[in-house]
This record gives sequence, C-alpha cells and structure tokens, in this order.
Amino acid sequence: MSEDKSQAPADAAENSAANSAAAGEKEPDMGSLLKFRRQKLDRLRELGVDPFGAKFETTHAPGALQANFAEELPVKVAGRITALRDMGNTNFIDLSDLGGRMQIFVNKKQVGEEAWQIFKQLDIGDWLGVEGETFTTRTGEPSVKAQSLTVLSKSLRPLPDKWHGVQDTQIKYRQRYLDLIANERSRELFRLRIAMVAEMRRFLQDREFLEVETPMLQDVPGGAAARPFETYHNALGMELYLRIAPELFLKRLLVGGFTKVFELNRNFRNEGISRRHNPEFTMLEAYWAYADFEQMADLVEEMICHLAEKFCGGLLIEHKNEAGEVTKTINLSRPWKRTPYRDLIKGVAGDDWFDLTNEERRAKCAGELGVEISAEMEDYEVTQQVFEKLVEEKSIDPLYVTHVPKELVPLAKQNTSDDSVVDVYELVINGAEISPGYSELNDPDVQRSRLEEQAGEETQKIDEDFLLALEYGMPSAGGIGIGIDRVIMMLTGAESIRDIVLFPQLKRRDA
RNA sequence: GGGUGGAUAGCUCAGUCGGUAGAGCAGUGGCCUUUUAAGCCAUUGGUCCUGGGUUCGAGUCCCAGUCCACCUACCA
Repeated sequence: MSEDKSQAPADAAENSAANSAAAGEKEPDMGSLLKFRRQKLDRLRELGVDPFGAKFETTHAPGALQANFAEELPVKVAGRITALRDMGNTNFIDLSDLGGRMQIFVNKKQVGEEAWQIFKQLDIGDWLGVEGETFTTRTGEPSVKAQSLTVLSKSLRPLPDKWHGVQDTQIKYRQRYLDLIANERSRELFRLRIAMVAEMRRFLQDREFLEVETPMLQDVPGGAAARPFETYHNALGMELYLRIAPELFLKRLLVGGFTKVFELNRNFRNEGISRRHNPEFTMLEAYWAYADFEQMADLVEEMICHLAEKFCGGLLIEHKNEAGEVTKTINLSRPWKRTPYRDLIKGVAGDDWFDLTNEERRAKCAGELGVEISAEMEDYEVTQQVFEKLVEEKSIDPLYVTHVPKELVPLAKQNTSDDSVVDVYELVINGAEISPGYSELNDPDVQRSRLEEQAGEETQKIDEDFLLALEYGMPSAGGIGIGIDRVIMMLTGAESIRDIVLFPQLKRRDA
C-alpha cells in the first residue's frame, strides 16, 4: 500500500488508501480502521511472520489456567487478544476463548527486539499463542510472562466495543460470533444451554431411554396441527415436508419393540416468529411403554428439578432485568400442582360456567371476564380462550393441567370414567406451555376416526402407514413433548428465544 | 396483518426555538517497566436511514418508504 501525499490533499489520500486497502471489494467505509489493520498485516509479512499462523500446541486453555493457577509454571496458552493495555515497553494483554481469559505480560526486554516488532503489529482481535512462565503481578492478577509469541491469526476488522458489548440486535443475531466475543451474558447462556441439553440426554439415558433419529423429511407431516414447510425431492419426483413432530415415527418404534425411546432434535413449523417462536425449534419427545401420563408427569418434574438444582443453584428460579433486579421468581418446589382443566376454569370463570348456555358464556367473556373472543370461535374454543388468558398466562409456578377436553387433544386416550376428557397433562410454567404429556391413544380404529375428523376433506393428510402400524399393536404408553428452547428460557431467564438459539431465523437482509 | 416507539462517527449516545455536527470509547502519533472499562498528551474520523415537501436556511417540521425493537394477531 502506498500513499502519495504530494499529489492530493491529505483527506483524499486517506480515502484512496482506504479503498485500495479493501482490495477493490465493496466494503462499508470504516475510514482508517481497516486500512491500519491491513498495513500491520503487510508489516508482519515483511517481518517474515505468517499472519495466519499454523500449529501451536497449548498446555492450558486460558480459563483452565486461570482456574488452576500455580506460580512459576512453564506454559503455552493461546487465545484471542480481547484487551490490550499499552504501558509503553510493557503491555498487558488478555487472551480469551469461550471458556475464559488469561492475562499475559509482554515486556520489550523479556521477548527481545525481534518479537517486540512483531508484537507492535498486533491488535485487539488477533489470535496469539504465548509461551512463558506464570507469575502474579503487583496488583495480584495471575499472569503469564511472555518469552515468545506465535501469531495465529491477524484480525482484519475491529472487535465490538469492549465496554458496551454488542447492543445492536442485528449484529447480535446475524453475527453471533461477535456477540459471543463481546458479551459474557451470551457466552453464559449458551454454555448453560449446551450443558442442560447434555444433561437431559444423560438423565433419560440413565433411565434406559434409547435416543433415536427419525425422519425430518416426511411424506405426510403428522403428530401436530401446524403448517409445515414444503420441499421437493428431485429424484423421487415427490413433495416432501419438514417434520412438524417426530411423534408418529417414535410410535412406530413402540410397535417395533422399543419400550423406552426418545428423540431430541429440531421440528419445523411454518408459523409466525415471535419472542417465543422460532420456525425451527428443539423438541424432546419421549415414549415409555406401559406407562401413563401421570408417570410421564413425574418424569418431567424430576428432570426439570434436576436441571434447576444442577445448573441454577436450586429450585427458586430468579429472572433479572438488565439492572440485575429480580423481576420474577419461579418456585419449582415439588410436588407440582395437578388440577383438572374444568376446575381451573371454574376457579376463574365461576362454578356455574359449564351450566351456562354458549351464548351466556360468550356474553360473560365480553363482559365481566374481559376476555376477547371472536364470533368464528367454536364453543369449546371460547372456554379455551378463557383458559389461556386467565389461567395459563397468569400461572408462574409449575401447574399440571389435567383432564383436558378431548377436542383439544385428538391423539390421547379418553378417560375411562369421563369420555369427554382425555388422559393428558399440559405443563404450564411462567405463563407458557412447556410440555404436554399423554396416555397415548393406541386403538387403531379410534385413532383413524380422530385423524379423519381432524383432516376433514384433506384425506391426504392422514398417515396411512402409521395407522397400519397401530393395527399390528402399539403397547399402551405414556408420551411427552418438551419444548427445549422454552425450558432453557424459563431456567435461564432469557427474554427471547433468539437469545438461546445460536442462529435464529431472521428476515433476509437486502443489500 | 394491526398498533407504538426508534434509526446521528467503527461502537455507545447527546444535539436547545429551524441557524456552520458534539462527547466518551475505539483508532492513529508521542512519552512512560505492573495495568484491570481506566496512565498521560495530541489527533483523525459524519450519506444525521432513503426519497420527496415546507423554508432564505432542515439532524430538527410535514409526507411516503426501508429496516429494527416492543405490544398485538396467527400458532398443539
């Protein structure tokens, strides 16, 4: 890169230099920031250093060294330079990765003139390997006194603001790596998510559930009532759908002899995006032969409490705002309340609710209950609306809603003493449905009529292969679904699903 | 789909009644051997989201649009 100051005013020279630094690419003009990094890249090459490094064997990760610190230990650590405190001939830098950071003391006389010249070409954001010896500084900070430096990668772009972090949600979600570099809270949330998901697998495996993988590309998208994503297989010449649930395949496995089985993976639903909805989301479904919905409720209760105790320091889950003030406390103490649907409705809408005529119920919604309803709603939907607005949204501590009307849940077994309700639970925590659990319907004739009723005219939506499988006999079984993203949100206090999904779906950004 | 709020330096944000565009951080240069957002001094950096309108004059007022956030609607 050359500047020709004799031919142009200073700022014009500045611009042309910045443009050539971008090597003809169309880059947002960040003034001299990019230019200076390119200059240092060139300078490193002139010094005979490969700016993008090669092999460097470490003895410790920065965070691990920090945690198991000992004096006068010869070490090799590597990481990204996330802070650089330049005191002239002495510099303090922080080397960081996802797991933590370590301070490095770099002194001109210690490393020698040659390494010092290389060091002066480094910026915040560069990756560096350091060989040296541990010591504690005058201010008590565990550090590594650098003896030699290995450049592992030059960063050509400046990192986000170190104090404010990444605030811009567009950058946070579209360039998650910057969010992970800059925001400790994000690192913490994802570390927690990863650990919790691993623990859920372990929890089920410890109870002899087998993890399986069933088709995500399905011919007939079943197991839920949601709009699917459509796609097309060229060689087969057929429409396919991304699954909305794995349920019908897991039940086929029950027919095949699996007695405890689960799948923890993505489902896809072609619906709106919101704070609580991502089009692809992670779902756990588990089936347990010979069990019923109450045993499934016990299992879920145990699992979530286990996670809370292991990762949240107990069963009181505190959600905090940005100022660190507790805004909400969820009490997961057992046993969790289990209440029939109708009792919950009576509790908020009056003991006589189910004695009223449909017209009277609609009038009561519009009047004293203040629940918005529309004329197109079926009668049972009016009651469901009361449930959602007055029970579900106000329920913070765990609540198992049981004996749900069968219209709401077509894939579960009817109760033996009251055939208007089904043997299911719906677990509500923090105002949201976290998990449904069923005593699964395994009568092939009843299942067929329910699916036909649900499909209406669209008979192609009926999964005939699934019904065929049921005719061979599916053992009675309990089944659950758990919305993993929502459990993580509930346990961590994350306010948006986008904060606990690494790469959430966003609208395409036009140039 | 509907409603409300927002968009100013690379980042975080001020910007008065309509009258020449501001700060901190980052960057750059210099001095200094122990810093923790953090040494000190100096300094560079602007499509005020886009387009139109009103005006002698618009970051500021009006209209339209784009994008974002929140609420709402849809949603097993």
